[in-house]
Amino acid sequence: MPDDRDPLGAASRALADAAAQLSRALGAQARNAVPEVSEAIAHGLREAARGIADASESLAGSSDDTEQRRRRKVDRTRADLLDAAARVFAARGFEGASVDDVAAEAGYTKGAVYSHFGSKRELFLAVARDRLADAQEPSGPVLPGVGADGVDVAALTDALTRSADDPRLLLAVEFLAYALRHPGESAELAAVYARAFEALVEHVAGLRRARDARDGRASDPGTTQDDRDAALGVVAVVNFAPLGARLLGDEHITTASGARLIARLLA
Amino acid sequence: MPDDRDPLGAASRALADAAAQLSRALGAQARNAVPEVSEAIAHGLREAARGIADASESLAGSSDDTEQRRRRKVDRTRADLLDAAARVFAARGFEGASVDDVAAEAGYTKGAVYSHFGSKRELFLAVARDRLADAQEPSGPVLPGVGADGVDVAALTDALTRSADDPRLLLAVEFLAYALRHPGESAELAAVYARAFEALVEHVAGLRRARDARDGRASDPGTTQDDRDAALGVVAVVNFAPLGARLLGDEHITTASGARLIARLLA
DNA sequence: GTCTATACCGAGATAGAC
DNA sequence: GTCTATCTCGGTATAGAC
Repeated sequence: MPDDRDPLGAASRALADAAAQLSRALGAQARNAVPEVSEAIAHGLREAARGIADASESLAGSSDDTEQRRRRKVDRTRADLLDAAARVFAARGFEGASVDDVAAEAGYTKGAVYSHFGSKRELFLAVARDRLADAQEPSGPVLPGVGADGVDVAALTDALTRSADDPRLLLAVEFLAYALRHPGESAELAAVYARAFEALVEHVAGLRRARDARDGRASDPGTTQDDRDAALGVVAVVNFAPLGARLLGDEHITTASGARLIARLLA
Repeated sequence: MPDDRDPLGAASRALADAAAQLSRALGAQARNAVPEVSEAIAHGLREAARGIADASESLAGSSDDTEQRRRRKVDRTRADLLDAAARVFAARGFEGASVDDVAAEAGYTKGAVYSHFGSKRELFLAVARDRLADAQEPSGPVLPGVGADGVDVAALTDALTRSADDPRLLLAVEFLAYALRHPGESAELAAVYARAFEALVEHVAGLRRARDARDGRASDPGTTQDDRDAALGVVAVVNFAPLGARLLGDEHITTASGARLIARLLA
């Protein structure tokens, strides 16, 4: 998600991170010695981060009128909060994370969060919608390294490894747990998951048909039971392999193993 | 876990459950009207449950001396608490569950919990150890329906369906999340998981060798990369299929699909 | 060992200044 | 829109009676 072609944005994010870390450190050792000083520094860092970020924005689109600029800034704050929330919820879980944590991680305070989201629950659901929408973009491939001409195990391994290293690894787990624990409240989330799964089934069926056509075999034009089974295997492995690799270490479970397995399921 | 040959024990458990439910209902509507009355009823129910349970115990082994009886009772309280904790942690998550919730579910109060476990964290880890030890018993089969002569898809479907219907479904998810979020603190848990996984790898390798021998094929006597890949697939599906079935419903994901998939991975 | 009562703290959420 | 200050409640954990 970091944009390499936006050095100013990156710098501002780095500064905001530093400020957030300082904030957290402050909170940790409570009101010890000379707190006002460090607090002032943290505040200064946040200010600097905003300044750079704003500069970066005006460079990006200097012909915006003020109204658009304002909207942009609102959107950016919102986006910052969502991004921070994704990391914090992943690291601590929904119940384990506090609104303060999220605000500090984003370089704001609680008040800012509550002026954008009505409650912690709404914030969490907004994060879920945000990320599930991302994962569902029709433009991108359903799975990296999986094309009509077979599975690129190396590319897929890479994607799984990136997932294992992503600080947001546990977000999906948290969504799942939340959806199962609050069925009514998050029926919408379940529906999104269902749609994503059906898309995967279609994709798997398409791959099978392509294979059959290539080999000159007769082929079921719809989706078969085997297709659904394979799709289940794929989602299970895609979600589980990075978790297993991170928990047990490469001596036991590797992302490469997961990638090979997916290739096997789709062959 | 309920013992059909212990009707008194079952009755006492039913009573304890009723008391727990009443307790929770009381807690829900706070101190509304005539709370002492319902509280007294709940207390009476708990007492009755204990009485029956004790009677059941003395019938089971009437030659015990008092010391053994005392130890038994302690063990039973501890077991009750662990059992209740398993359900509550599954339903609400580690952070979402309160010690009060656990105590009420077991038909006790907070004090009882703290006299058996030093903290909520210790209680949680005790539950984890307990259940992981259960799942690891060398006597039982690694997976229901999976034997040397192939996979019994019906039996495996049944086991997965039972898992999906188990109120403790989310426990495994909670363990995983906890272990990943507190690596140092729960290295022991990770080690147990690792051992269980290696046992599964061995089992999968054994099945393959049996298959090869039956077909008169040459066979790698150790464990191969394919074995490890298959084992990863099996754990992923065993854990994911019940969750998926429960979240998305049988129109999208079924436990039968998971069972077929496992059979395919082991063939 | 289990209960009641309570200390203590941190959480979610709101009010009002800027 | 964001910050500071504050309210309120529920949580973990402890003390002491029984």
